[in-house]
Amino acid sequence: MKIGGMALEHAILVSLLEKPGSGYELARRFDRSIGYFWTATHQQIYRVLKRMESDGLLAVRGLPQQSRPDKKEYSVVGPGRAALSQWLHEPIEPESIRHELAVKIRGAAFDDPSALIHEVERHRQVHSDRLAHYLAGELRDFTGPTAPTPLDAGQELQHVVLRGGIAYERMTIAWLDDVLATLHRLGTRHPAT
Amino acid sequence: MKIGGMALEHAILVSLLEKPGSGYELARRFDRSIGYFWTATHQQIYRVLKRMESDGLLAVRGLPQQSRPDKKEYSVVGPGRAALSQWLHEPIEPESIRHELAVKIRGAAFDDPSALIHEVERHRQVHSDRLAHYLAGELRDFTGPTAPTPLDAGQELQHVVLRGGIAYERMTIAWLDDVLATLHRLGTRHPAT
DNA sequence: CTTGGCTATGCAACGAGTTGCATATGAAGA
DNA sequence: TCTTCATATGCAACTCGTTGCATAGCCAAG
Repeated sequence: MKIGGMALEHAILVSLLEKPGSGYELARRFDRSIGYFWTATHQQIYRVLKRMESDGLLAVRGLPQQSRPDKKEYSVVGPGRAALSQWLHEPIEPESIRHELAVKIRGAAFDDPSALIHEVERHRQVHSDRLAHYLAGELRDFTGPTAPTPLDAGQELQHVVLRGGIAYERMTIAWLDDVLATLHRLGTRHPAT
Repeated sequence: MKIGGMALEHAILVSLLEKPGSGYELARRFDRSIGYFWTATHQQIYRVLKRMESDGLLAVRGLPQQSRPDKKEYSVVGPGRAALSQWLHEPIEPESIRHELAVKIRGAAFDDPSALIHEVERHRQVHSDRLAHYLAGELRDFTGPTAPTPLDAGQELQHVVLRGGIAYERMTIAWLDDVLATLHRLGTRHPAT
């Protein structure tokens, strides 16, 4: 029994408690919603689901479907809920950042900095799209006229996490603008060694 | 030859181009400076350094020391510089976030949300300390009276990366305050189901 | 009618990253 | 004197995560 790591297990427990589903459905949730803060491929998810089921954290229900392969619907059972509860009471390490683009920017000093401009603009576009997507989701689920009022505890917590995503994207876009301005400034000076 | 991944190799190339050094020294740099945006343990670094040397990207120089184990000073040679240059011209995937605390916050809906308050406060403290550390570094190296003027291209790029770290920490602290306010609000309502 | 996309699950191989342990020496402090 | 800290490198075992591939049927577009 490891105590560190295993974060995917916990993300799956949370997602299945919010709503039971199959591996395939989980993989799609990890492309939206909870996937904004934790990513996983379907292979990883299937592998972990199998392990969690054999560890007694999850129950499976085979759903035969017409004209489709069978679906295996997973749901959290007692020990799974207990495992989540225990994890919630353990401290976790504050995130260590892994920012590949930042490494590239520092590396640009040993090449042509202005060659990075297109790459940075592309990243800016991706983050701008993500922000628009988050804001649309916020309006739909939490702040718009179709949102439930009042929000229950689960919805309040989902909303504050989404606000974190929104703040992250806004901050990133502003920083990438700063990076672009810096790269342009360097481009108008003497070229790199 | 893989094209994706291998990000640690590139971080090492950048760091060794900024200044040659041993595995041990690199490990310390990955606890400061470049490590703010890419982390690695000493085992990982030693392993990758050995591979990069046998791939001809790095050169080693054995430095016998008195009263200490020998130091192996690595430096980037031609093919290493070329590999970095090639990587700089390839597109990379925009970062996918891995925010364990966000998963915990959503999970708190299935437990007692107010039990998370101490954990969130602890994280806030860590980010607050990091911010202070970054600001001190900025003053020392870039904006204070002891900083070189004008900055060269490499220093400008290091500075803009550091500004990214500062913006990230400020954003995170503000968000954690939002999380704390939300948890307190939920605590004063009816307890969780 | 063929190509591609969507649902649905899975294996195999590899690379990335972590944890525990081991070794060796000198210097500083309890 | 004994312990701990800092320098300096490394092996072994493990888990985590990615990539490529395979299967299988249905549906829609060209």
